[in-house]
Amino acid sequence: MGEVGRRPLSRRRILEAAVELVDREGLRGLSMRRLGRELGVEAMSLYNHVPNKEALLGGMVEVLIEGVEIPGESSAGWEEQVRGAFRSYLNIARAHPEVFQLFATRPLGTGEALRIFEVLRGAGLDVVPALHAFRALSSYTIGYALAEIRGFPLELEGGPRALELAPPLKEVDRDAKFDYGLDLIISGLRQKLDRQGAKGDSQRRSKRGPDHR
Amino acid sequence: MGEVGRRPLSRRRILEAAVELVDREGLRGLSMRRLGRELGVEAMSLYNHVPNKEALLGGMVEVLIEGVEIPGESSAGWEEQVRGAFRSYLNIARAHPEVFQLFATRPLGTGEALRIFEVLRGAGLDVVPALHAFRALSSYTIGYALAEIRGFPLELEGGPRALELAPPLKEVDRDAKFDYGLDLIISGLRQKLDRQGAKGDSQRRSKRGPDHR
DNA sequence: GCTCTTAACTTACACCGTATATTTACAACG
DNA sequence: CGTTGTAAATATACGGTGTAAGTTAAGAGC
Repeated sequence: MGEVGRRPLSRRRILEAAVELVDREGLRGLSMRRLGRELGVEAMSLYNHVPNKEALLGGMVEVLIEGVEIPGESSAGWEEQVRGAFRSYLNIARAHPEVFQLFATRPLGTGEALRIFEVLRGAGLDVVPALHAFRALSSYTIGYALAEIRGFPLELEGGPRALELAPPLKEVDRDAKFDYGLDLIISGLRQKLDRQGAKGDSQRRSKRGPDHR
Repeated sequence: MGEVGRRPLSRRRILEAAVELVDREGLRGLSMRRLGRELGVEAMSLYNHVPNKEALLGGMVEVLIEGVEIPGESSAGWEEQVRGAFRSYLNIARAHPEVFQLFATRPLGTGEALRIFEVLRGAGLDVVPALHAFRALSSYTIGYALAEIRGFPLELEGGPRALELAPPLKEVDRDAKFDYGLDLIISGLRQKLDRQGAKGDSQRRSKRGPDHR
C-alpha cells in the first residue's frame, strides 16, 4: 500500500515542499491537507514535525533567509558588502515572490541581522548609528521587494519604451531601480561616516580593524 | 424583530466596521460572519455591497489611504512636503497596525501616489528621477512601518536604557528612528538635485515655479 | 391594487486548522 | 524468534471559513 521509495517525513522536507508548493500555487493554495497530499501523507502527520500552521509559515521564512548571502570581509569595502547582502535579499524575494510576502509580517532572522550589523560596526559605525543604518537598509529592501512583487504604482507597464527593450536589458533596468534607493542610503551613510571621522574620531576603531564586541 | 434605529447597510459602513473590527480583534478575527454580526446582519448580506472578501480587504486599504495627508504647496519646501506626507503614512500605520499589514500585498492608491509624484516633479526632478525617488521613499516608508509593527530585530526591548525614558521621550525616539532613514534619502535626493541644477539646467524649471505637468 | 427592484435571509457545499484517538512500523532487547 | 516501547502514520470529528444558490420581505413607481 505504501510506496516503496518514499523518503521519511522530516521538518526540513516539509518546509521545502511547502515552499515549492507556494511557489507553484500561491499562498492561498497552501493548506495542511494539500501539503500532506503533496508529500503522500495525511495532513495530521505533518503535526509530528511542525506544531501548527503558523510555525510552518515561520519555518518557510527561515528556509528562504538561509539563502541570503553576505559577502565576506575579503570583499572591497563595507559598501560592497552591504550592497551585496541586500541585493541577495531582493533576489530571494524575486525567486519566491509568494513566500516572500510572509516577510511582511514575520521578523528577519536574528542571525542574518547580526551579521549585517557587524558589517556596519566594522565600517566604523558606533552601536546606535549602526542600528539606525540597519533599520534604514532593511526597511527599504523589504519595502522595495514587496512593492516590486505587487507592481509599483504609476509605472506605465505597457508603454512603448518597455516593449522596445530586450528582456536582458529590462533586468538591468530592474536592478538599477533598486540600486537607486540603496545607493541613496549607502552614500548618505558614508557621508555621515566621513564627517564624524574627520571631526573627532571619538571611537578608536580603525577602518578595518578585527575588533569584535 | 429588526431593530428600529438601524442605519441601512452600505459599502462605506461595512468598510468602516471592518477596519474597526480588525483594529479591535486583529486580521484573524475578521470573517464575513463575524463582520455581519457586528453590523447586526447575516454574512451574506454583505455581498450585496462588496463582491467578495478580497474586495473587502482592498476597500479597507482605501479607507486608510484616504487618511494620508500631504502638506500643500504653501509648506516650506518640497523636502517638508515629502517628509510630511510619508510621516502621515507612518502614522496611519501606527493607528491601525493590523489593517496596515494589508498594505504589504496591496498597491498604494494611485491618487496619493500621483500627488506625491507631483511634489517631486515640482521640486525640479525630471520624470524618471521623480519615479526613482518615489519608489525609494515609499518602499522605505512601508518597509519601516511593517518592521516597526512586528518589532525590529536586534532591538534590546527590555534594556535598562528603555526603562529610564518617559513615554513621551520614547515617542520622540521612535520618530527619530524613522526620520533617520527618511532624511538619508531626502538629503541624497537634494544633492542629486543641486548637482544637476548646477551642471546644465537642462530642464528649464525654476525651483518653485507653478509649473504643472 | 400591482409589479419591479433591491437587499435581506436561509440553506448548503466544500474546505479549513487541528484536538483526539487509534493503528501501524520499526528498533532494541531478552 | 517473540515482545515491547516508541515514534509516526492514519482516522475521525468539531467548529469554523468563503460563498453559490434559492427564497423572502420591504419599498418605489405606476
